[in-house]
Amino acid sequence: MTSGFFSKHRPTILYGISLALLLFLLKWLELRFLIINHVIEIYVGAIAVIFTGLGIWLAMKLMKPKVETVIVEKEVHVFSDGSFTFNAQEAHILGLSKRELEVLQLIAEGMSNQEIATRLFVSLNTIKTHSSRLFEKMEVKSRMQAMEKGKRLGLIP
Amino acid sequence: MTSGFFSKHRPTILYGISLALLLFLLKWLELRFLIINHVIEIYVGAIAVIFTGLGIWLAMKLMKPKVETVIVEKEVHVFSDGSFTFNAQEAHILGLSKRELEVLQLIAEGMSNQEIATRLFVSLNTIKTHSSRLFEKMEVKSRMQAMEKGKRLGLIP
DNA sequence: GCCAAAATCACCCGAAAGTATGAATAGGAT
DNA sequence: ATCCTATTCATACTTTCGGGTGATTTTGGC
Repeated sequence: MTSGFFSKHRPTILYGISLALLLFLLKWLELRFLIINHVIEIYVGAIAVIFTGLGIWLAMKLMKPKVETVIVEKEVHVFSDGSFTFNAQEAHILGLSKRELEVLQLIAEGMSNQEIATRLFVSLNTIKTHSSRLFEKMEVKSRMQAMEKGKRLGLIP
Repeated sequence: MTSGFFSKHRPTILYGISLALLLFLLKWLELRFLIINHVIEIYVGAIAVIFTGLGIWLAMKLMKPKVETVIVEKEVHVFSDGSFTFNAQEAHILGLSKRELEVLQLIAEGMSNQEIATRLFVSLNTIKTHSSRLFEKMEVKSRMQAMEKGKRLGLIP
């Protein structure tokens, strides 16, 4: 069927193809002339584009990054549970010493003064002194309240 | 003296001036030819410089300023975890009575036996009995450990 | 009504916790 | 060098806690 159609209209098809090729050639030549006639403009345009890019690259490479400082006040809800992060600021405000914090931690683990003393290789009296000063600074009256407040303030897990 | 010198050497001077002018003209023509001969290069160079500048300007104008966000954490201490769900099953397993749970809660708030007794309108001895039975059932030896275990088991917030 | 569990209270005792005071030593800041 | 703080320890005393025993009353289920 296809070959029959082709053999019947062979001259027409050939003519059509020739015409199309000619038109294509003409268009191509036109484009060539266009390019040749405007080669300077195209060259300059390319240069412009390239050097604009270079300028941008240079600016990005050499320019100090503009830093805009935004201060955001973020409210942090501190829960007694969950992931624990030590609140050094609060500890500093209360004026707790390293040793006092250590004692507070062991108190919060439910250890007795005697156990804490043994753990830290000091005498019972020392732990009593530490805990007393701890309660003073934390403004509490017992180890239970110290534990409560300590957890609330993020001093202990 | 100057006028005598000038009148004496007038031809020489004129010749010198003429020569100088001619040389100057030649140099100027040379420069002109140089410019004319390299007008394309100069044009392209100018374009390059201009568009490099444009690129830099563009980059400066359009570049997003690097935003440095400083987050100041404002701490909000939350007393009780809002998502506390009482573990009734655990309480039943341990066989804790209503009153014992009440005492446990107040113990966990850091109250002394005397304070708890006053709060619940009962005598100190009663609270002692309750807490003793509580410690037995919870298999702990002190109110501190009861608080610890109670929080772990979801008996108290 | 009866029984068991829960809740209440009392007394005593030893251990632990907490208070008060004093003091020695070490390390850091002025 | 001097002062201050942290750390250590001691002694003495008071209060609180925890355990043991016993008793009475209330409550809820059978």
